[in-house]
Amino acid sequence: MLQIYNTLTRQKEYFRPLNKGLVGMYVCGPTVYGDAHLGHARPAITFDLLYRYLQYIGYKVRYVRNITDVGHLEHDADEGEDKIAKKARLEQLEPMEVVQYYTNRYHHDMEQLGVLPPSIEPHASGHIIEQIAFIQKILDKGYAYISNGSVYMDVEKYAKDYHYGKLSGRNLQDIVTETRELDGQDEKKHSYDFALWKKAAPEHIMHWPSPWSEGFPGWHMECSTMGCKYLGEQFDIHGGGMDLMFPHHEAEIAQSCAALGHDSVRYWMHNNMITIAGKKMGKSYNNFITLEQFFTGKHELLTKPFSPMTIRFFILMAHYRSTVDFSSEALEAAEKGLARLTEAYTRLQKLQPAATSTIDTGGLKEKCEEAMDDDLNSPIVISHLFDSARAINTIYDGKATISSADLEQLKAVWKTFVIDILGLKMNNSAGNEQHAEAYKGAVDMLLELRLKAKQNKDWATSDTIRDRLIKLGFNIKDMKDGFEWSL
RNA sequence: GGUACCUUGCCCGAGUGGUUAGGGACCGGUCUGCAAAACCGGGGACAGCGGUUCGAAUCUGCUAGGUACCUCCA
Repeated sequence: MLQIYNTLTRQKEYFRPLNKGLVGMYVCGPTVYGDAHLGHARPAITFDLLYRYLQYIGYKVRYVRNITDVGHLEHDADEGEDKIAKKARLEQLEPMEVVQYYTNRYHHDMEQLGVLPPSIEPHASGHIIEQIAFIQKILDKGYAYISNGSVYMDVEKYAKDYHYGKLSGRNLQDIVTETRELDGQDEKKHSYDFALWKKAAPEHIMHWPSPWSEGFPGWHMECSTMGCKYLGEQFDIHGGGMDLMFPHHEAEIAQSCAALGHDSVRYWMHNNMITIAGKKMGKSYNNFITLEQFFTGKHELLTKPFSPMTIRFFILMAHYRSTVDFSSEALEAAEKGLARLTEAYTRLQKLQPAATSTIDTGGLKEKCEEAMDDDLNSPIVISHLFDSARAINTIYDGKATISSADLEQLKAVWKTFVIDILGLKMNNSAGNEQHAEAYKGAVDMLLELRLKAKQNKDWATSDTIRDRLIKLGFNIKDMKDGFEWSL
């Protein structure tokens, strides 16, 4: 039975959905004002893994992942200005044009990484009306106040009736003494009050009418609102990066409790950060490498391009709650490991069944399920697959045999865990099938010619064929009585 | 300063109080006209110092080092 680590209780808990057979899951998506970097791949892949596994164990899942395209304030020279508006002015584009541009690029990157699209991908900008209604609810309950056209959460009042800080483990008094001076501080009763609605400055491009002012929603509002709209007042799982725990998710909890009178989320899940030289990879440190840079290899820290599947495998090789340190060396190791797995998968398809099995290939499914049930322990799943790969190779080498029943079972388990759950694509020969067949036949023919040359001890011809193919990027393997090749 | 977390072999990276994680690199072997690749096998570890325990990498205390959040962040 699936156990997941709930940040709220700081321990692993058995997962029991609110509604039998159904799971509602919300994950914080990207803010679309720049290209996605490696850090963005982590939650996408982590919760993609969860999404896939939940479906595997029989749940119907509604997976909501938002697009943030309004509201985030910047805290530099242009205080109070919407990030997207700022970028838009810089590039002389419509704000929605920027949003569309980066959303498209995000989608493309995610598809490359084998991340399945969520069931619903709502935009914050498309839910202004709902957000206004949600704010009004909080006002009606008395947990918010209006100040100079903006609406703020009355955290002190809220904290009297509810537990503010239960997710991040903070208490109000700590927050009082530590919160820095921010824009609009004078409008707020307390420094720790956060904006639910912000009045737009005159030069602000993205703004909407509301009962309080022409402005935009506070940056925690969209998740409370859209989660509630699409998953209900209460739902099962809310995920996101650890860096969102405070204040973002804490504020979300407060907003939802204030408006609804009860918690919305039952299991909070947080993936850890990707680090680079031990430091978090993030926008603010300006130490990030975009996914496109990985795919093309165009970055000074990269020794070569890395395929999307290598990136995915690299992330899955570590547990989602651990930090994972990026380096070109670690990525190369992941690449080779993935190649080994891919090779074993290909060989598995070619194995010939025998009358009996002389090697134990059973139990793989149970072991992999056990690892996944233990808070999505993908590294353990992978280690089991490597063990299985060794058995496959032994059979392939003719040093063991496998029965037809065992073989069918092994094939099924590999397909399920490698392709369906880990989401690794094993065939790198994309494109139309006819094309691939013809191409494959041509290379086979060349290597058959080489084999003949070898048999005639015509080394010059055989080496010429091999060397030229290698130069074109092929790997040629001489086998006992034949050959294998890959690109 | 407050809060939380981390420290595993050459590198990456799992881990339940007692039994092999796994991958990469390296070394040895198989194969081979040569080569490459592939495959098989192998060694090595738990930051330091105490404590609990029959037994601790795993629990506990201290020390050292590091990270994250407290401000936009995946």
